Amino acid sequence: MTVRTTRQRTAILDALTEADEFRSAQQWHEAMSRGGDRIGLATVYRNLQSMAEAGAVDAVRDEDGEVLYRLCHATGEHHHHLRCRHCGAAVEIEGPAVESWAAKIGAENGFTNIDHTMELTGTCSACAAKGL
Amino acid sequence: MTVRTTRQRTAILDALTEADEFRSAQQWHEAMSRGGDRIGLATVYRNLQSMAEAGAVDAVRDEDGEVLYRLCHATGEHHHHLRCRHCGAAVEIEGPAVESWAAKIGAENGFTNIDHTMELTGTCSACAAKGL
DNA sequence: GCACTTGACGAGAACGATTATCATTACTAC
DNA sequence: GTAGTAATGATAATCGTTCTCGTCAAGTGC
Ligand SMILES: [Mn+2]
Ligand SMILES: [Mn+2]
Ligand SMILES: [Zn+2]
Ligand SMILES: [Zn+2]
Repeated sequence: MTVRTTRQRTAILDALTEADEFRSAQQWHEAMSRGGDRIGLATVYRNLQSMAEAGAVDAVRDEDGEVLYRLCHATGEHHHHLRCRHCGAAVEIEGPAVESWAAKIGAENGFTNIDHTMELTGTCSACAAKGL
Repeated sequence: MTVRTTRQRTAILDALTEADEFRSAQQWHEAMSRGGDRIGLATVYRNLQSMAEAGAVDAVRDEDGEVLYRLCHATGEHHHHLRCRHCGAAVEIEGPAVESWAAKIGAENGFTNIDHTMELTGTCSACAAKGL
């Protein structure tokens, strides 16, 4: 009686599964609406956020500050992404070397409770082939 | 006669120099106004952005998506930051190991034109001493 | 110093992503 | 089936940031 399985939540998961790319909440909403799903924009925002908190969805910020969501494929907890700036395709990245480096840098400077964000952006081979 | 030295631009540089912390455009504007400077908010935004483009100022995004600015102290071009989440104090970081790691990861996955962002956040020793 | 050109300023409107409202709907447990 | 309540969605509101455009003043040439 806490998390209910609604038609909308299922539809969002379907959409995320079909298009395996990073997209904004508005883009997901638009794609779903175009695909015939009747769903409110606020519902898309709410579910993507709760899914992200639950770890089922990854959320990153693009250079314009907008939040992009994609179904998470990683097994472990903490990881990063290499994302195509053109199509949103992405690869899950683990960087143990970076993790330890960040911790060391923090300690060296007297900082505690170190946290970090890292995002790699590039042009995927498919988009490069299209001349993007 | 392209870049003019205005009273406002000078005041912003003074403010940035006095308070060596990452702050939002609105925070800088508020601090300056409180300090007696008469300056428009749009002017603060414009100058911080142009200074950031020129490399004199660093701009990062906090977890809420707001952009924070601080005078840049780095000598080289590309670098990162270790920032205190409480007071905005920050240290300029160089990470050659991370740079090459990012390039390698990109190549391994068939991505080209790799770019990356990385921000370290923590609690500085001063704020830790205050129990924050 | 003085007039001129035009970059820069700033008050306020506009923008746009995201969040809050709250009446209504529809899962779920029993 | 029904009650209880989580979830929805149309809409308004929020808020950081950007745009407008009339006014101002920094730089320039004399
Ligand atoms: Mn992931
Ligand atoms: Mn810097
Ligand atoms: Zn691509
Ligand atoms: Zn601090």
